[in-house]
Amino acid sequence: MTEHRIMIVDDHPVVREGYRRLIDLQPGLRIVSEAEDARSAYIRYRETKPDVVVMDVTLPGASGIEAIRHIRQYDETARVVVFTMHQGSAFALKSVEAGAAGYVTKSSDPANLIKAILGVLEGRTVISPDVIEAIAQDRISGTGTGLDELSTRQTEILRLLASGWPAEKIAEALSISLKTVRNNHYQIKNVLGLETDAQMVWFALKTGLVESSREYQV
Amino acid sequence: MTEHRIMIVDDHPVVREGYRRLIDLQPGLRIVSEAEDARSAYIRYRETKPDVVVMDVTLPGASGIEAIRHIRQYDETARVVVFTMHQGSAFALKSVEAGAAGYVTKSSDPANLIKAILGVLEGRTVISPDVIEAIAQDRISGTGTGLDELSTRQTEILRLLASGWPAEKIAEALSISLKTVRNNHYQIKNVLGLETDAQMVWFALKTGLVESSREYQV
DNA sequence: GCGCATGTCGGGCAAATTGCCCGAGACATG
DNA sequence: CATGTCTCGGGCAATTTGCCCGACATGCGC
Repeated sequence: MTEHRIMIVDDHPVVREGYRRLIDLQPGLRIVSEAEDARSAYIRYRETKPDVVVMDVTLPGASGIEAIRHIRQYDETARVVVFTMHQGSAFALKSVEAGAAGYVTKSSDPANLIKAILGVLEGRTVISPDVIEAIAQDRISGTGTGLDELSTRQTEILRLLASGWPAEKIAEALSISLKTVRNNHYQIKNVLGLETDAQMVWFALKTGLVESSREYQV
Repeated sequence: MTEHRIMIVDDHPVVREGYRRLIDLQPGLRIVSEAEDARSAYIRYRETKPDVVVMDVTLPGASGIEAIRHIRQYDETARVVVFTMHQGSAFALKSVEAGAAGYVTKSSDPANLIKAILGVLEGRTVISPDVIEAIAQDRISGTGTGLDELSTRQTEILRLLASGWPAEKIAEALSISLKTVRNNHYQIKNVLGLETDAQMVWFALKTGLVESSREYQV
């Protein structure tokens, strides 16, 4: 029986331990590498070439979505399962758009993560039931949150801005010019019809882009 | 050798698995019960009377702090270690105030959790280094939450700013000049040591000046 | 009653940022 | 390959910020 090689990406060590317990004990699956942020995820992917990457989207600095895009750019065939606590549809859609093959929430049964991993290994795209429900919910209530008015890049920048990051840090983290960050900042407010930065934070909270429990700053 | 009985409270199953890997493998420590929200934490505490409770503060419904208070009310001698992703000092101080005997962040080395559990078993109060640093940071840059650094008027203006009101509307509402609102806006950020407006919103949320459930308005 | 601290309100002005427009390169799609 | 969209950033006037200042009102100790 072939053993499938898994890589895990999460910024909390204790959560990584949790993955170990779930995945390593599963016959046929083995964790071969870990990463705690988007940048090292990319580096370790290239080093270890895992069969499946299990990734949290909420990472310090660049988001998991950014990481997915980066990895898929390097390896078209990379299989990524997003495993996060965000139950809203916004992240799920962005993730799949970025090339994720699976999306499972941390609050669902852990067995779902294993199922998702096995599923994507078979070439399927797996979305956990509660997220599908959230997506369906959006569908019936029309245009969704308004988040779909934004491009992926803008969503990413919005997340950082709303988290309290100064424009300079964002430019640095995303390797783009300060001016571009500012232009996006303006465009985001413009597109969403927001007047102040504070309203932007509320918008991000409402859509689940950022969480009220999450700490701001680096 | 006595075996110490541990209870864990966290809303994410995978994180609970992580605790198992850390705690169960530790000689002398054994997990005897689990809970996934504040209410069941209280019930299970009464059922199993663990020696130490390891608890996340961010739970669905009532917060972990609420749960600590509830448990300590029932059992004065209960020992609770808070284990969370919040690195800021606000939650830590509130937790200790509510009766927590330990406070460790999820982003710190998992070994710190074990150390904290063993520490509180010996009757000590254990706060992880990064949180102590955050508290010290607060200490040098002002007292308590920081809200007491602001005058009544500034607090009022902060609340409106953080709620998303444009400066013009605030000036109108308070019958002061636009310039004064702007001066205060600047002073508030200055006094609190904040860089961006988004951070200001987070500050207002953290101190309870505005509520995350409340809708912003004009 | 007087001095002094503190809070409130706003003017002034250089430096920085916003608001808005535009163009170029990259990609996907019809 | 023409077209649309996304990304990235330059340019520049208009506005805002950052920081300083002075004028009042209020409260408090002496």
